[in-house]
Amino acid sequence: MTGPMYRRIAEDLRGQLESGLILPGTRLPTELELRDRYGAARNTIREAIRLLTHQGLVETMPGRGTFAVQRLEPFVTTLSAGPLPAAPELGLSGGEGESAFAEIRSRGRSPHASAPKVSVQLAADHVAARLRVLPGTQVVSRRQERYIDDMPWSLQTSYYPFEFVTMGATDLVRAESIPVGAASYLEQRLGLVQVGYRERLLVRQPTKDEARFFGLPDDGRISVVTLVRTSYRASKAGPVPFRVTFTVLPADRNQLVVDSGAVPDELATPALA
Amino acid sequence: MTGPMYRRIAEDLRGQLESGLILPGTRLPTELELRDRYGAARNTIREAIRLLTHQGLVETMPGRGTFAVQRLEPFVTTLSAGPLPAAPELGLSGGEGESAFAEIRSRGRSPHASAPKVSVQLAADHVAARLRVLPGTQVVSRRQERYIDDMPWSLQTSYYPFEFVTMGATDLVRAESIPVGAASYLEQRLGLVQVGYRERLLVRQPTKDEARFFGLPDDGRISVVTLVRTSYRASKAGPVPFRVTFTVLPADRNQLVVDSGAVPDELATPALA
DNA sequence: GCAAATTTGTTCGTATGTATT
DNA sequence: CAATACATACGAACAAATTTG
Repeated sequence: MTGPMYRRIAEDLRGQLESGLILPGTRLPTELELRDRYGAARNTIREAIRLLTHQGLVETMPGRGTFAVQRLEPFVTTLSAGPLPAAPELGLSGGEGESAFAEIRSRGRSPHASAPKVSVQLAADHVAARLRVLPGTQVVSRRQERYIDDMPWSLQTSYYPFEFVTMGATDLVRAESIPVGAASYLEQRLGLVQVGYRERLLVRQPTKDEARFFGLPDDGRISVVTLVRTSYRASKAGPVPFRVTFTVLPADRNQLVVDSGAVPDELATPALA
Repeated sequence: MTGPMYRRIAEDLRGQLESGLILPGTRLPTELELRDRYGAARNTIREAIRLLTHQGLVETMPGRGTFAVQRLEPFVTTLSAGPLPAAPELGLSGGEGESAFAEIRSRGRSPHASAPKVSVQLAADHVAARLRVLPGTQVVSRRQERYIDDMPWSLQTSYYPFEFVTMGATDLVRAESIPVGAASYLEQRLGLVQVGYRERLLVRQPTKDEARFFGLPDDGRISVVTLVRTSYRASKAGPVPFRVTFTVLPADRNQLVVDSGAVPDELATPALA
């Protein structure tokens, strides 16, 4: 009973949404109907709906109406599954060839990816810093769009020193997937052995491009998780980075899992709360 | 030049914010000044500011004004640092006693935590499922508020089967920190050995309580990362969960790192982009 | 394919309330 | 207490997107 009217209206509607009185995917009453029902101005109704929108409970479509959101079934990605040689990277976070796709299919979901968009660029600062090269150095960029059950799932861009191409790893600049995975390919061609990687996670607002690709609202209501994976090879002076991969995942349809030591190998099921 | 006026105004202001023309922490012109400057209605100015607010670029305070947000220095937490015995949990994500705090101090930041709030509860569904007990079973809950440089940093709640107390681990229900860490304590008292853990990350809107504690807006603009850590002990039938910990971290001041294999042990520095 | 009806989006103007200085 | 600044609320008009006839 306390607080501004638009909040009380939002609370009332939220109750109807959470109690199942308004089912996911169905349309809410129109703004004019709600205005009459609550005896408020249309603008006040719009404030209430805006609040629910920013809380991710409803979404509005011009000319159509306001709809209760469908809960997406989150997809679970495993980040590290113990020591390196024992377990290949799962779930595509590392994107190592076809094995990752097989993992996803085994969970009854169907993945596919666009052909990589390959380009040679001058390294931006955040790429150069991670590859430990000077900004402006030539790097190969490989970008892929990934889908699960035809739903946009992740955007992934990897960067390699262009040097690798001149040394003989010419498939890096071909616009098609490397079936064995890029890490294995580099090992075969250049004898370059991956000894570890570091993954950094940050949460931020989507860019305009990302919002368009994932079908997210362009006002930053839904965050994306950025996974920065730096892969290292051995050298006399210690581990040296040879690749950096940026994976962008929308937070409304993804969960991440990190295992350490002995854990049950049950199928990863999404967690609430 | 395209689109609604409030978006063009927001774009213009955003440019001034990003170019440094308006410095972080300083006040923007008042709504009435902006109304005159852009020749728009005050409501239109408010729409523009609302957009920037939801993008996390500015924040408004009644009676004071609208301010460019201070970029928080993100704190980096390491989730898993290789095999279990080799590296203790860092950065408090596991919250194992004083060693975690020492790690933070070594990075030149000063951590502290509230005394744990201990209570005995009936296990909610999401707790019961992870501990593999029946919903409604008695569990011990230990809740702590954690700060870095006096800034609210994380909320952490751990659940243990109440059985552990009757078996002799009575310190679990004392409202003070367990200096050696709860895992070591349970090993000393009950001979219970942790063999692994699984961490699940999800991103969601903060609850009202979380928003108040972290000083976040209550309309869900800034997400929180929930870290669900299930700790396992050995048994003849395989790993069995003995503790579940929920850690809530606001996404605007935290980054997470996962290492695997050999990586440089440089100090964790925040990453942009 | 077009026109009308429906529904949300944008913009204006105005008045009053609440928090801070 | 007064002035300032943002918050809430009302009413109105037209625009843009979509569906329907």
